[in-house]
Amino acid sequence: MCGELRISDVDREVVLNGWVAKRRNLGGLIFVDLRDKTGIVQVTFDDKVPQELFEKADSLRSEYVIGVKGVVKERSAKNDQIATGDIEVFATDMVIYSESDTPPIYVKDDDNVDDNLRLKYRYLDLRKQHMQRNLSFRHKLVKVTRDYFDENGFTEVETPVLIKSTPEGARDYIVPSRTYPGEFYALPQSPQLFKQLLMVGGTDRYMQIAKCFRDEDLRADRQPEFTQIDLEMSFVDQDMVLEIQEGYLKRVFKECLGVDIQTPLQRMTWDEAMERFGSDKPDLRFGFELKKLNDTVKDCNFKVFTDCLANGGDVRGICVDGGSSFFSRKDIDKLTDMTKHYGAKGLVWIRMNEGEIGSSVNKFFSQEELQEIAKVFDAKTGDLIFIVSDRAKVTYDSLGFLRRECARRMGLLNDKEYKLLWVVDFPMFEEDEEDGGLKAMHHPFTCPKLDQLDLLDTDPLKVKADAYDIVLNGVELGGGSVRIHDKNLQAKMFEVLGLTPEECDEKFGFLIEAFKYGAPPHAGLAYGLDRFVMLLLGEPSIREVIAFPKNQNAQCLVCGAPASVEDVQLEELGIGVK
RNA sequence: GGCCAAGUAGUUCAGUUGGUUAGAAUGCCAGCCUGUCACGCUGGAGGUCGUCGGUUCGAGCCCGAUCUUGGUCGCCA
Repeated sequence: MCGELRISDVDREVVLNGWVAKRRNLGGLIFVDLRDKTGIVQVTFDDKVPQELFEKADSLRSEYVIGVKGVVKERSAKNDQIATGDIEVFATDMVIYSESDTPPIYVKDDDNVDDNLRLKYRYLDLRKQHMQRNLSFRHKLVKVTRDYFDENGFTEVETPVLIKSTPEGARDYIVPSRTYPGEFYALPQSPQLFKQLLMVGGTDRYMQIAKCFRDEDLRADRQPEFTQIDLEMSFVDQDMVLEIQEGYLKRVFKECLGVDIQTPLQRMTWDEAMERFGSDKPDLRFGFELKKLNDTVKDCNFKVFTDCLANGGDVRGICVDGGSSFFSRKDIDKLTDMTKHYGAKGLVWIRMNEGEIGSSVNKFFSQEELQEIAKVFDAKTGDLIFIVSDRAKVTYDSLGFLRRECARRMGLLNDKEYKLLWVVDFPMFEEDEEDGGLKAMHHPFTCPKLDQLDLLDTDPLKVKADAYDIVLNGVELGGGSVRIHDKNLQAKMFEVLGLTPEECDEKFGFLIEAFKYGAPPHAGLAYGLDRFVMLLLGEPSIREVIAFPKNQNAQCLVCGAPASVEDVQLEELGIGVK
């Protein structure tokens, strides 16, 4: 209401409720900037108001809650900095609903206050226009989501929050049972098993805005408690799923941002994404693609490369266009250090100078050999080439990081540019770094490519799955898969993963049991809602789009959770605390 | 758990080679002020320099430990 008054409202009598953003007392004239969630409007008290009202206006301080009755007038001195700058409200009456202590943080969008204070006084933080905008944008995205899927025959179903712990993947939050001392519920990491049961139960198109919980360390884009847009469909194949989702994404970008995106979206296999971008969530807003140099350097005199190749490793590199003039020697040293986090033992660089090519390995490479390498990248003068030799995963990880980092430093990341793609054909399995066994890359209910089933026994790491991720500007927005609906194939999958029939029964028995009674072919996916909103708004952290987020140590600074409980509560639950 | 960074007034920060009474801006309080909109002017209050220990004649500054916070790696089927 405050922020919506315009010149067309002149002479209207209005009642406004809100918070005092600012009071300016000029002596015989008092201006109050009144704020509600729509914005700010100037309220004026002049010498025509009763003495008592004028004094009351003088007593106002920041964040007092007031109600004002008044008349909208055109301003004599306009302010083109704010939306309501053409008008002001001449007060005729005012009530102070609530006073305020001096606030510990300013309610101003351009402040730069410590994160913990913001989280502790979140209710003040939320009064900011920018936070109100974020919350209503989030609401809008959720509404578009519900509308779209409703129009396409989806039913929103709530799945339980107190479920059984299945210690796979992320750590569960567990909740003690009072009625069964010593036994526990778990909070869902996702509604995965229940949505599959819904398919067996005949709800052929399901959606849910679902709260999910994972007890893992936090990141700027990761909270222990987060929201998924969760979807599952029966009688569909992968193409049908992607097509429906493309319709959804098109609608979201149009209605929430006014941006037209072209569908169908680009689809890239996981193999191609890794080989070209060193990442299963490539950012396509810039180039610097990876190239494999194994053949180019196989006969070189640089032992680091040849030894690596002899041990089954790879030599890969990227070419940063214009990087040689942009990055100093010191920058390169810094990048080298950062790359070591990803397992790279070193970083070879080649500067495409005019005349002689400079490099960190000039001792080992002739100018002709360096030219050969440059040719692989089509490098031109002024470019900078980075090369890593190691096992494949390390070359992908470190170069994937480098290309992003260089692009970021060079200012190539425009957050108004939206590059969406599907990454498809993920590997079914990956090696478990802890015990060397196999684990499911997506999850064990994902359907392997049906023409590769014979590889399950002979070379399972080669098996690809009907799994897909939607990627936006280098961030995984969501992912899903075609599920296994055949109980024999599901049993085979568990066997390959090294689960005994007893373990399967213990963990997923209810799903396997359900598959005995007629399971439709089904597939689905889930989007990370918080991350989606964050990206569309160009926010740097997921915390900017969650009303009451946790801090990095998973604490809620508003209410003080987690906290100890009373002994009597523990006793009732049969729990002792060390 | 590892690595990096930060912790000084309500808030955001500065603080030189270790040296008198720790500064600025903003906010807050009081007074003046009729067209401001980051109002202006004058004055004032406000600090256990995260905590503990050490070195020193002397520590906001150096050393050690510790706590808190942010980022990140591990982790996130």
